[in-house]
Amino acid sequence: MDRKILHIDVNNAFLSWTAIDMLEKGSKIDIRNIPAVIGGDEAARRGVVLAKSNIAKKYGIVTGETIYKARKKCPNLKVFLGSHSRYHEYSDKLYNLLLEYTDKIERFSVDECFLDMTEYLMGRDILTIAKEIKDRVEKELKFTVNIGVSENKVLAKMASDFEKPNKIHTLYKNEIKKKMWPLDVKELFMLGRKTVPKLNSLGIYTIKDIALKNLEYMVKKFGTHGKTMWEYANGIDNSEVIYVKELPKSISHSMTLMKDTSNLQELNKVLLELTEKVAYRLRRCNLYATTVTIQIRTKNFENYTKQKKLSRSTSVTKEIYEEAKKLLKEAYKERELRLIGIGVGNLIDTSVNYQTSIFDTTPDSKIHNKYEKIDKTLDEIKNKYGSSSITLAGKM
DNA sequence: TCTGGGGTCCTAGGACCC
DNA sequence: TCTGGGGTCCTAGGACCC
Repeated sequence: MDRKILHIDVNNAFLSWTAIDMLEKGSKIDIRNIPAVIGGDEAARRGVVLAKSNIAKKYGIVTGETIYKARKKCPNLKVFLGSHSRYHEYSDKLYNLLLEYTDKIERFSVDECFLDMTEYLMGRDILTIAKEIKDRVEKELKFTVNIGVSENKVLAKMASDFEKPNKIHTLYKNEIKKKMWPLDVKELFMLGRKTVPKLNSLGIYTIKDIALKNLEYMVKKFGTHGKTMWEYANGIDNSEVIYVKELPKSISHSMTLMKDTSNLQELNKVLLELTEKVAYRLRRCNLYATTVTIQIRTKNFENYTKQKKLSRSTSVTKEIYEEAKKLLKEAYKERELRLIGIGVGNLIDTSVNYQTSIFDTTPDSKIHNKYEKIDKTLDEIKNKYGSSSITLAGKM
């Protein structure tokens, strides 16, 4: 039986949410109606465009480019800083509204959801429901969404990307040839800037060109990615809407430094701050990490990662930090660094399948238990007074 | 390039084991 | 061993998404 899938996509999410936040605080202007972007902090060397108004878009400004470049395209561009905590609040408002229609919602990102409406139509037409959702979001939440309607996720997602803003589009299987095949290959989900030139060099320019190649050819040229793009181009996607919250598979934090530095002490201090955040989140999820990865970016924009499997999984800040510190020392080679980051992976759910033996009294485990207690105390303070209230930074 | 930050998944080579 | 091949683990890097 065919499924009924909706893809909801907030139009210019960061910019729209900043706009209504400003209006609520008494701003006279709606930044959706002027050439404006949400950008990172240029003074902190994070000056890229994160979202743009439709007017800014008309100047040719694209997400991800530098604000410097964007200003050249549009000299009277207004740039605003965003607030990620506010974005999550608006995201939650949308999610709660959508929950009135189905329990089967996958939060694909902060501003995108998939809804499986198959068993929730109650005799109503899917387009009627989509229209009601679209209008209610606009009226009650003051921002707009695009909604894609189809029988699977990839087609619903492609559909929501058609004409914007505040629009509903269907892309049923019998509409693929007319609505999707004429599009440039770069429009296909999962086709990025590296693959497009390769396709072009093979004489493949439109989604139709991909769809009409034979599958074996695509697999031979692009491996599993070739299979995926061939299936997507033909509208094939049997993946489910994942509505049960899954535990993260990795947790990471990274930071562009205020200025490039090769001072290991300074780098370690930042590394500890980042590690504290990572480990805190690990413990909040009841997870233990098995691998630690550090990331560095040199002043010349060369990126490296270095990782190590731990001899024993842990969520103890100190233990993760000690490993990260070693990796950083090995990796940086006295170069001036622009960015450092730390991540943990191969996470183990301690609430399900992990038991710390009470008979484990090796010297190692005594120290481990001591640090575990320290973390627990600090976490309680963070939970009570906020995560920036207390930090180990500089004390290790 | 005056070039963010947080994720997922895949590939490939070398080590190691049978 | 101057030998073959397959499987798994570890590590590094890359593509893609928002």
